[in-house]
Amino acid sequence: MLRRTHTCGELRESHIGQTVNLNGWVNSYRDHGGLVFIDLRDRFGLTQLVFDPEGAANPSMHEAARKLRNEDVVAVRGTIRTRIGGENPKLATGKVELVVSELEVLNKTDNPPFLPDDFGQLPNEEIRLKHRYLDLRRTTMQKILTTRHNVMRATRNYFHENGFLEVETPILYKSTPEGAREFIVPCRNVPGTFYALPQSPQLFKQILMVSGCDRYMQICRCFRDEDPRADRQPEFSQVDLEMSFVRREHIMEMMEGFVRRVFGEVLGITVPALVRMPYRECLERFGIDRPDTRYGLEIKDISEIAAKCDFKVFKDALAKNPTARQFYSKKGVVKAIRIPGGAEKLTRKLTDGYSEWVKTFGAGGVAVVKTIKTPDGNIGFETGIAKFIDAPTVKPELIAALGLQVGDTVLFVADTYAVATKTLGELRQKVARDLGIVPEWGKMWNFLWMIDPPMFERNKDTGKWVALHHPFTAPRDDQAAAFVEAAEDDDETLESIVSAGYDVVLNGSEIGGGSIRIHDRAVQSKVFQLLGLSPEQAKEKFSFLLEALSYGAPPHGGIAFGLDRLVMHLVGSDNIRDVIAFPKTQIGADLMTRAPSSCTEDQMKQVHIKSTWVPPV
RNA sequence: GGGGCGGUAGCUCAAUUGGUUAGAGUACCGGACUGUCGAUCCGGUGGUUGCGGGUUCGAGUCCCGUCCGCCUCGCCA
Repeated sequence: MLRRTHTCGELRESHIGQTVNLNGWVNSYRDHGGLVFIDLRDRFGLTQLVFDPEGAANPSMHEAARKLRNEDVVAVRGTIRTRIGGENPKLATGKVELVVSELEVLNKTDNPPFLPDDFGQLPNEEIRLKHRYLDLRRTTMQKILTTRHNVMRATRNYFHENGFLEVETPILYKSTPEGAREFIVPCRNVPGTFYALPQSPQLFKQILMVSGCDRYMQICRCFRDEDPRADRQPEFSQVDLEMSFVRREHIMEMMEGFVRRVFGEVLGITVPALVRMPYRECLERFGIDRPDTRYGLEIKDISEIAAKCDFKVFKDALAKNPTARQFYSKKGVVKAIRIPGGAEKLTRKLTDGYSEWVKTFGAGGVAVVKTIKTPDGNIGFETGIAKFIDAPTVKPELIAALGLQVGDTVLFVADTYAVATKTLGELRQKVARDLGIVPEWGKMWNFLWMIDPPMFERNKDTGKWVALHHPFTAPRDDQAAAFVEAAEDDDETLESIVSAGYDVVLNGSEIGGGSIRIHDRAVQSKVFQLLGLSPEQAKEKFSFLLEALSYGAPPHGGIAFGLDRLVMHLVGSDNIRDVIAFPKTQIGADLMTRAPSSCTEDQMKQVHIKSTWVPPV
């Protein structure tokens, strides 16, 4: 084989006159009958090859050249010269061409289902995933793979330089049925038992701290058997880490350095110090625990003003748990968003659509009003609920509270604190997209820390307390005492206890989250008690961790970053499958390998399982 | 588990709101062409309209079921 001396991306004018070899794929061919041009491609670029019948050593080579088709794999030998037909400014190698003297066709291709080029329209994703090797040949995909590699490289370098050890943890792991549904693996040696694939290496990394590892990191695979979304896959990667002898500030400082390193190295961006925003403020202003601060449209609580309106929807909502404290999730509230200039931009069709759309979040609808200029030059209301809020006791206060100007639209949601907050949080983002005020990719990078999240919330359906993060998350230092003393049925107090947790949020997307872990036994038993775990049950599930923690555990805490989402941000993709070489579909299928697939009766027998699946008739 | 969108030539799409033999671009095959660069020009092959039922004189089009893909709610400690 004519092994390459150069890649297809590196030949320049300085190489003119040299004899070189290239290997690659035929990216395109232009057969002029006499002259034949081939653009040869590898991961590094394109180089134009010329086959000239005059002076060709043998005519059969020229015949072979004329038969070359897209995606054939070839090796060539020839000399570099200036392009006779003029430069091609689109190519890095566009000033030169290779005059071929020897051609070796390494592999003819069957007619491929699609060509891996980036102009024109892509085939649908089903086809791309089925022939992923063709899709990955596209320059765009090669760039994404490269970016992902660079992120991993920068990550390992950064943490290595800061004293972290990369330690691998088991993939065949113990089932701990809280949290996400697990993938399970039947065990051959112990009939009737199963491994689970880890949702994350959480418990192992804490044990590594007890092990004296001091600083651990791992780029690891995690598995969650839940339905995917545009930014979720059943198996995904985390930059996982844990540190000993630290408080929250130390971890946050180290992580800001990490974010700065990755974004600096990969995109050349300077990341400023991260703003810190308490969970409660995130919810109050943005209606979500991962606020997108790239645009305004902040949410305002106007319950007190709304109480003065003679509007049944508001009154009914406010009648829910009226005496509860302000942020108690079941308290009735009225909240609103001012859309500057919305009177013109938000059509009736759009706002009607919002009223329907918010029902998916449990809200009854959206109340709408527009502001106009009255004949006397003041601000007036029209359409929607105008007549209910026009009273002289209400109108001026509302204008002041929301900072209204002529030409605005106001969207109201009246419901429980939890529903109204979530609904407006989602609506705010939808309106921003509809108005086209979300900055396009690369224009703005708004990082922030979400801190002080609650320890627990009650599950909507079962009414049971569940940990917002996980059961080893410590309360914030100043909250521990109140937490231990709180009665189990004191919902308002328990809901207000905040943890030493923290999330990194970028442009409205959570890219990392973690916490300081509990090292106080009284706190830990209180957590288990609230979660409904008896000491015996806790021991049964987590004995290895509890035991480890009892033998001299250093104060510790950590965080995990979603590698896939990080790469999505860095390459400007809104599809997680684009940043994973071999992703799965919504039912967890790999369209290329056709996994999952059935196994034989014998295989099942060996691991002591039997399928109950009966194919439909 | 629920809601929405989609599936027509290898690929990307069209097909007059149910009406003749389902078209175009591209890829592929054949031919022409010595400076192209997403080459150009001429000709050609290529279809179980995802699958299964139904309505109808007649279905790519309407109805029911089903499979697959995407988005989304629930879910994701």
